[in-house]
Amino acid sequence: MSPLSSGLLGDLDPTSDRAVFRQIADQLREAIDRGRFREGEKLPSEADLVDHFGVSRMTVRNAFSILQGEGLVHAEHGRGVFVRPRPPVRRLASDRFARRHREQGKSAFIVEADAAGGHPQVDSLEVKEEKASQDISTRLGSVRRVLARRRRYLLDGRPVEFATSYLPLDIARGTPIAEPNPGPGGIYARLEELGHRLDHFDEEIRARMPSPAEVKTLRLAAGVPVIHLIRTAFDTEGRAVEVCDTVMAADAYVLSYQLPAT
Amino acid sequence: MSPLSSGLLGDLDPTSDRAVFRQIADQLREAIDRGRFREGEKLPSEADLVDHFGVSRMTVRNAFSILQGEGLVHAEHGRGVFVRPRPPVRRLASDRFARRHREQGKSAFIVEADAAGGHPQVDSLEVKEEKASQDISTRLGSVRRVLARRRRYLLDGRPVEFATSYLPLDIARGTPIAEPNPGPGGIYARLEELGHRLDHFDEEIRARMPSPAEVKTLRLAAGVPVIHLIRTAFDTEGRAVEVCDTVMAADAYVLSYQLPAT
DNA sequence: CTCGCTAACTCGTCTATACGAGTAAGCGTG
DNA sequence: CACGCTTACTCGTATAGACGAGTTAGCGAG
Repeated sequence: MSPLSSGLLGDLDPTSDRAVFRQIADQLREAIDRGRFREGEKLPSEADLVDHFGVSRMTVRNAFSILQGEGLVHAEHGRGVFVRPRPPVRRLASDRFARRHREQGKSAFIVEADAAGGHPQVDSLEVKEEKASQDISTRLGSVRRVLARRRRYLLDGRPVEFATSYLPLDIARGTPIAEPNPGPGGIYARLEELGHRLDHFDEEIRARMPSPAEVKTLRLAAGVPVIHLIRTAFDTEGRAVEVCDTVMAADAYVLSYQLPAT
Repeated sequence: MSPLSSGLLGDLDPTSDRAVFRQIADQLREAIDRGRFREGEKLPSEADLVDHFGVSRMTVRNAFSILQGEGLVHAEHGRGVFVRPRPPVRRLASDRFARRHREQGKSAFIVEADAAGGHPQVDSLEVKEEKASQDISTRLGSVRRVLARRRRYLLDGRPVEFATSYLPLDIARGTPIAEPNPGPGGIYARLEELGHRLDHFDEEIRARMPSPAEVKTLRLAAGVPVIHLIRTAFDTEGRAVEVCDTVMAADAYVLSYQLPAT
């Protein structure tokens, strides 16, 4: 169809050491960065680029695959290759677990979603007792079995986060925490009602590429990393009362913390 | 050479809908996960896999490229494809800017490196005055020009982090902060000496795939995301006195924070 | 023994071709 | 007009071959 309107892309440099497919990727990247192609806009088709640069299709595909790995573009079978739109991000503020939110009967996710003006949703709920992994056991202080609460969070229909909470059985068994819906304020509110007044949380943050399973549950596009957050909740007696393991789509989040300078 | 000792990898399922190169990637991934190939170990060569599975080379390369995108393996020209070793991580504790560290004359990076038992190094130092970007200007409270301090941090010879600090000129100009080496305790110690007693820091954390420039300066392997951290330092008068923009190799870091439950 | 070259093996780049499958627009039939 | 089919265009998968370039081990000359 469109013979690739001239001017958008330049020529190759045959004298360059740089591989042809990298040169093509460079040109496309620069064009995107300069706004010549806007978010969501369709890039020239493989066939267009084959004609324009006079290279084989595999070379063009290699170029696209670089940009895909960088998270800049995504291909849609039968439609074309598009500049990946940057989805609105959810900001996780450091006061998201403040007691005042729990006392208003809101869970942390709902608090955040409301603030962002989005439509929150929770699915894939699973609550069951299971054997603690080595890591979880260590974090909770040598417990063998735990109550695991798994759930997936969606914002405006898009899965953005998958989380599992682990609690020692002696705390959680037979309480509302072991119910699919623990009630207003979430499990932290229940923990406090059970006498475990919360003192502080430790959070560990990593970033990495997702496993295939994570790509599936979070419907991640190519070139989107995940943020892996492990939070441990401590009560005022210094006991670890919960560990929450969360995997978030990195393109959907900005985490925000406040540190004292003392 | 090695005809791929039988048993390590299975056969393809011709009846499966799953693409052949994905099946091969699945098998290799599973073998790695199960420890059949250990960290740093060489995987079967492309030629081995071509023979073993009876497919073309491009199909095998496609499989490898998936695993590379997942950060599981890395290829070395002329040597082979290897299971990517997980480098030791630097843990950034939430007390890393505590005044007691500054008072001991140590900068945050050195404090951390010492704790990890590694050999810290700083290079690519650049200190100059420049025009503030829109974002930096906003964060610093509408300043036009800033002092920018750029530096790269290495641990045991490996670049792990690239950081730029921006300070308002009225604070930094003509002080030790504008020198390449600001002296013991780093610029935060100098800021306090200049009467800007630090109150708290705001940190914003994102994760994404690196730009080509970032791949180069951090010598990143394929499939390694970066953690992008933007820290704003506030003095006791509520003024933003510094913004530090940091890009970290995600496979080299675990960030750690402590949140109050109140 | 040491040094340098060679040969074999490795991944990197590129071409050419083929067929499959998802999408979308247009045309023709009812 | 409404529906369904055809068709053209898109990316996905796969084959076969070629040459280049980095690495390594071993062989042979000195």
